[in-house]
Amino acid sequence: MFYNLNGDSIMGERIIFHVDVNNAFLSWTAVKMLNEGEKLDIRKIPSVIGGNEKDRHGIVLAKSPIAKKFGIVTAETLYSARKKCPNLKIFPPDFRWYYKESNLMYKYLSTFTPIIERYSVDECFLDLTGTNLIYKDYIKLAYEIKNHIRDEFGFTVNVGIGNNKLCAKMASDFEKPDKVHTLYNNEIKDKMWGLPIEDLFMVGKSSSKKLRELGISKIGDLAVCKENYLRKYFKNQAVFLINSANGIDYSKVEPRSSKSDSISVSETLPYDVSDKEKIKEILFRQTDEVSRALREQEQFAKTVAVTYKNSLFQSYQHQMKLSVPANSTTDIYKVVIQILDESWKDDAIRNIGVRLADFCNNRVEQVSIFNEVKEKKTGKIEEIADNINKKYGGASVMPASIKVIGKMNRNKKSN
DNA sequence: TCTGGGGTCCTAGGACCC
DNA sequence: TCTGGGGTCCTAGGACCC
Repeated sequence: MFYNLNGDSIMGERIIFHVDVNNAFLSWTAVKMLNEGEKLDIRKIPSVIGGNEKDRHGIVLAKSPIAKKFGIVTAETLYSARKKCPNLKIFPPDFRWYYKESNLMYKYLSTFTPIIERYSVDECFLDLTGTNLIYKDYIKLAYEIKNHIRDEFGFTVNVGIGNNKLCAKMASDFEKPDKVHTLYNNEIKDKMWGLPIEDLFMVGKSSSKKLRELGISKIGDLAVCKENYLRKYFKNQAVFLINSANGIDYSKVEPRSSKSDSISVSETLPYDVSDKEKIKEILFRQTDEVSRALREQEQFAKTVAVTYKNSLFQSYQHQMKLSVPANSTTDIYKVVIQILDESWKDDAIRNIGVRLADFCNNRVEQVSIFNEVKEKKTGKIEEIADNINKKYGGASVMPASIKVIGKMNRNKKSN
């Protein structure tokens, strides 16, 4: 594709599809249950996918259309959801299954264009610009895609068509489920300006509150807002907001590599923990998990961070830059413990996590011969463990200390 | 039986250097 | 003998997404 300096295609308007799975987690669980011989389709009853309340994971991850009618929203507590709808049925998530279904869809969508971006587990952008000789009628194509997914895979999607990613995404959000919508540049005023400001992509709770205080309640209000005026309240974000409201977006559909810019794990603990030794055990397990993922993408991290959320729901985090990029569990764990010592406020921890960032491919370093030899050895041991784990799945081999912790956790649970 | 988990991006402010 | 100013790097915190 050819673009001018503004990013516009010089071959005319771009054609972007956004494919969005309707109530993804719930639909996929429904498909799984039906496959297993279950007669009931949980999409047709008041139901949600939710975490385990005993482990303090009790929030709504996805909801059925009927549950939505009861006012249930994603991320609210199951406790509150049940109050809104007493005979609500709650089903546990199955993330492995979700990835399988997601891959199925991605593989199918990839047959239409190589310029495809997997935006999340249940959303893809397709750039079909310049394919008009092959596809001729894009609306017809969208229906074909939508119907194929429904009939062959058993779940429904919305397809949004626009001249850029923003409009395609806004379009797929219009009416659900199992629908095709367009939001071409010449339809922006009619189809988008009347919508509440909250519906605009990237306008969340905080921005919408500020905008409403300024008397901007519809997307159309924002679209005609003066940049200088809005800049006083939103700084550089002002231009972005006004552009979005006008359906202007130059970002490209970018096929993402399997490598991410950061890797993190965090977990809400079944009970608050203020015992430092216990915290260290958890951090060790988490460090091993993220560093293994980092080694899998054959990279090294320059930044290590520990994140906390205490019993009062206050979050904080502390990070450290490494002089030598690392990817071994042992090296990273040393830093994690240093961070813990410097940053933990001795408060009762509800949620804790480890994050790795600032990746590089090479380990440029100047170390003494002694250190180098030592580190190579650690690297070798971990490489062997990684290979075994890859072969036999899961964490067949891990440092003895982690196994002990795993055992302790199991004991705790059965108590 | 209150409030998950994995990401990306931006900004303010401090430290440090010239 | 009253405190410049620009650039860079780094961190904490926050907003937003699914």
